[in-house]
Parts: sequence; structure tokens; C-alpha cells
Amino acid sequence: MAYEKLKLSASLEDYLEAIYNLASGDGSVRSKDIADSLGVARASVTGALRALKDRGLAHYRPYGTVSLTEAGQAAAAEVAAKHRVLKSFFVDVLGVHVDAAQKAACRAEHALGSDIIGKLLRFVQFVDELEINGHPLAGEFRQYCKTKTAQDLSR
Amino acid sequence: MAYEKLKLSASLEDYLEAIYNLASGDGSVRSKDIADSLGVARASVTGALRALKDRGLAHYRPYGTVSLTEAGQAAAAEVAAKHRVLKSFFVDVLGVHVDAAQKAACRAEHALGSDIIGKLLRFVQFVDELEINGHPLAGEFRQYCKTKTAQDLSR
DNA sequence: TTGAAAAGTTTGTCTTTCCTAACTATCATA
DNA sequence: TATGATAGTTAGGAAAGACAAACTTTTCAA
Repeated sequence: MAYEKLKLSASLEDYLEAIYNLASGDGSVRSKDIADSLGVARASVTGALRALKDRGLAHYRPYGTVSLTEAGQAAAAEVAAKHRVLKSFFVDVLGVHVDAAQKAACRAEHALGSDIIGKLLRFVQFVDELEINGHPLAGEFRQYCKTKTAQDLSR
Repeated sequence: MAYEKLKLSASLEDYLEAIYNLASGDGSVRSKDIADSLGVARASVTGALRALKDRGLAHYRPYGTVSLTEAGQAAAAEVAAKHRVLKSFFVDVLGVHVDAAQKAACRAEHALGSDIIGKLLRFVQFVDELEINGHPLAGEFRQYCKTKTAQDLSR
């Protein structure tokens, strides 16, 4: 434990998460794939990799493959977990379309701390258990959304 | 109606929201107050005001007071509404402390679109109605949080 | 009315993040 | 083993956003 909690920019968290996801296979990742998965120029990846290396989050040398350090994996796992929780809340509780939920999670995952994400995870689990116990809350909410007329955000 | 939906940076949205909130009184705002309320240098406010004016969102001339155009008010109101909805969800449904909810809402309000925020508003209302109908969901969730052992985010 | 304090602006700098264009290294295969 | 394609880097630059320091304008009270 005891990984230094240096706060990362949203951008660096994105790179970390991309590497983490791409490394699911053999654990090493090519720069090009990071660029493709983030929709960013290859040159931008080079810069980001240097920054991650400087912070002790990635193993990297020019022209080599990329992998995460232990600290990098820990940080990336946290971002990925936030993403998962948010997406699950959006889809399973709010009934948002998967694609929209995916995109929203990508943006919100950098904005919320572990405290709130933790609560949100609990809430999703709570809703799950309710359903198991015969009280399908998410379904009821979906019904409620259809029934009631749409509201204006600015009340 | 029909305000152009030019997407603003998180930073400009913050300035817009600050002006909107400070203007609750007489409608005009001083630069210093914006700087104080955002915790930013006065010079930064000058730059932001120019940017808002350029985008047709604020009335501003050097050494004058600041107010929002109609488009600016519309945009600010939307940000403020997002803030309100998020905070209300965090506090009233998740049971997060007011201060933490306030801060989280400040960050997340820039990351989520009106579609998801709209759903979230509906959800908060849904939970309200459940409570009125004798089913205090938020309270049950709070109980559930106390009962069950804490979960690890990385499952 | 005048002059110091407060408010506001300008200038110049820094950081982050991205880009393009041009260059270099690596690799696969003919 | 050459060589051309692909991958990666460097260099240079742009935009956004923030800062401090120095300067200007406004305000208010003596």
C-alpha cells in the first residue's frame, strides 16, 4: 500500500487508463495503440509517456514498449474503477443508453473523488439487492420516466 | 430561445456561474468579488471577462461593472441547475456531507450533459415521491451503508 | 479638492496539452 | 541483407489558463 497520492491531470489519468486497458493482454503496450484509443497524435503520446515516467507511473524508454509501474497500476485501477461504477450507475440505475453512459463516465471519472464514487458503488449494490428482494427499483424508475412529463432543468 | 450552444470550457463556466450567483442582488458584479469567490487572481478575471464578452455572454468594459447578457444568463442558469441537481443527489440520496457534495458538484457540473443531469433530476424527484408514499429509500440506503461492511472500489 | 487606498488592467512568464512536419529507428519481407 | 513501410521522436508552435509585478483608474474621506 501507501502509494503517494500525487494528483494527476484528467489528461494523464486518461493515458494511464488507456494503457491499463490495452495491457489486459500481455502487459506491454505500443505507443500507436494508445494514440488510436485516445484519438490523439502520436507525438502527444510521447510527451505523456515522459510525464508518466517522470512521476514514476510508467516504465518507458524511447522506442520501447510501455508498461505501468506498481504505482501506475494502482492509480490506473482506481480511475478504471471509477469509470466502471459511474457507467454502471448511469446504465443500470438511471437507464441511460450504454454509449452515452460510456462517454459521460469518461468525463466524470476525473471529477469525483473516491468517497463519492464509493457511495455510488454502494448505491448500485443497494439497488441490486432491492431487485433481488423483489423490488425492481430501476424498472420502476424507468416506468416513472415514461409516465411523468419531462421536467425543465431550470425550476 | 435558440441560444447558440457554443461549448464553454470548465473555467469559463465557473466564471459564468460565479457572476450569476453574485448577481442575485442588483444584477451587477465587481471583478474583485469574482476573483474572491473563485479564489483566483484579479488579472485572471480580466482575461476571463474579455473571453466572455467575446462570446457574447457578458456585458463588460474595462473598469466597469459586469453583468450577463441573455445568452450568458441562459448558459449560467444551466450550469447552476446542473450544480443544484448534482448536489441534491449527493446529499439527499447518497447521504454525502453538504461540504463534500458542494465541492464534488463544482467539479462534476462541467463533465455531464443535460441528458444525464435531466435523468438525475428525475431520479431525485422519484426518490422524493417514494418517500412521500411511505417508502423512505434514502433512509434505507443510509441504514444499508451502516450495516454492510465497506467495499473495495477495485473488485 | 486632493491624494492615498482599493480596484482593475497590462505585460510578461509559466505550465499543460495538443498539433503538424520533418526526422529517425525498427521490422518484415522480398 | 537491403529497403520500404510503420512506429516513434523531435522541434516548433498554438491556445488556454493561471500567476506576479508594475502600472492606471476610480473612489472615498479628510
